[in-house]
Amino acid sequence: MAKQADATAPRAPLSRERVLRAAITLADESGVETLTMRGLARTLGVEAMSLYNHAANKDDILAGMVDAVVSEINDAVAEIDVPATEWRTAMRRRILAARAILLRHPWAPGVIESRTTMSPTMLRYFDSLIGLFREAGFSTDLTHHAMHALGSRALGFTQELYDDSQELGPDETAALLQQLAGEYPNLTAMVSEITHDADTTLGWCDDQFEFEFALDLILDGLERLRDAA
Amino acid sequence: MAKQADATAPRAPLSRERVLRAAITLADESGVETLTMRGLARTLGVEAMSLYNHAANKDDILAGMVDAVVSEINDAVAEIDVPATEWRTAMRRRILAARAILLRHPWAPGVIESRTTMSPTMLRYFDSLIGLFREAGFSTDLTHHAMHALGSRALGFTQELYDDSQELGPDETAALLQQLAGEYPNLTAMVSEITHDADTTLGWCDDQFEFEFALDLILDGLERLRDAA
DNA sequence: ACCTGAACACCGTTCAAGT
DNA sequence: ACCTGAACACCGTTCAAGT
Repeated sequence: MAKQADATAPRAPLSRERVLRAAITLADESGVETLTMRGLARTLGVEAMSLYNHAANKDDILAGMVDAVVSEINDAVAEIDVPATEWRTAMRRRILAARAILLRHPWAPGVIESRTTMSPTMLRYFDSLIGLFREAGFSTDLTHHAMHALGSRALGFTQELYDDSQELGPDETAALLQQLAGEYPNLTAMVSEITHDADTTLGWCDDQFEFEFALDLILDGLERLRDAA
Repeated sequence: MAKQADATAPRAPLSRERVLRAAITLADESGVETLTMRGLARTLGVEAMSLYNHAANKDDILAGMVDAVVSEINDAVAEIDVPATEWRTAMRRRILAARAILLRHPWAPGVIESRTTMSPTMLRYFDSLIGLFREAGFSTDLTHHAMHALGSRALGFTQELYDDSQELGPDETAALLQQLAGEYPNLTAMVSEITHDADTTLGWCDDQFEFEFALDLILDGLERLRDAA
């Protein structure tokens, strides 16, 4: 039935590029857990087994997807020009640029963490950060520790431990807090005090602010250690 | 064939407790990716479907496993007695105790991160950390930011981005570094300098040291912010 | 109340067959 | 060289049947 344009307009031939692009779009829109070989093939108008002509297996596809996203990051970082003297702002800009891109690919953090080997593009990104530290006068050792301390934050993400996406209304929030006050007194006190000052729902964490807060905390500490040496 | 003790010694009856314990042992030993309902049932000498009498589904089992591990952490933390005045050492001891337990359950970090809702035991643990901050004179706001800045580190883990478990010999290391020096000059320079000073393999990162380094960096920063207020 | 066997609706992947 | 259909070896889970 979907065979209008067949011989005359041969549907763009499959390629690794096209497979990966489709996989990323699909994961962006409906989550990586719904990314199946059969489903991916369907969006490409092809049978599942055809994918194996352009990727070794599903793992290879996931690797390619990560690689594409990190390439995006490398491209964005390449366009940032901050005088080499201002390492702090240069570092900040790069990491926040990475974060901005990862926010558009919510599946990426999980997939990145689940992979054991680092892709060449990832190595390239980290190499650039290391270069920035070294130029800024950080010792080799301190640079090494700095990279570990940043961890996944260097790539612009931290896996949150809880999900505050299920926003509760102010009434529900108040009721829930009251109910939990006995068991978790400190937590409920903190939440109610903060939500009282800000808006009145439970969706009370500004992820961007918290990310930058922790990032600055770490960069401050590293700078201090560098200057103390 | 494995039916020696049947009627007289009725194999301890199944229970949620027993299912979870078996699941944890199995995941500890062979990884969570090999934890299947059928496999878990086999180790319990039962059919897969019997498990559904004691757990709603596999997700419920994973939730129970996390809960058991965090309970272990809560128990360990409860035994730490540090004078309330020394918040730094108290915080450090708790978090490192959590880490020690998670090291025995390598699957736990991944499962914890993949869950969206926080279990009561987890809330209890975080409640205690929040209490520690508050008693130490941290404002509500700063305490909130502190918990975010610690993130999963509060529970004793950070998901590493690469796997240095595949240790290379010194010759292989040297060869690999030489080969990669062109593409990743800063990275290879750092690695070769550090491995030269320490042992000569590529398994060159002391995870415990790096964990404590980053933890202290964050705690230092937080203390400074508290005192600046 | 608890356990079981067969079955269902999915996976990723192999293989021989098509063009 | 690329695509396909049928099949295989797995999943988690449902359901009717056993005791």
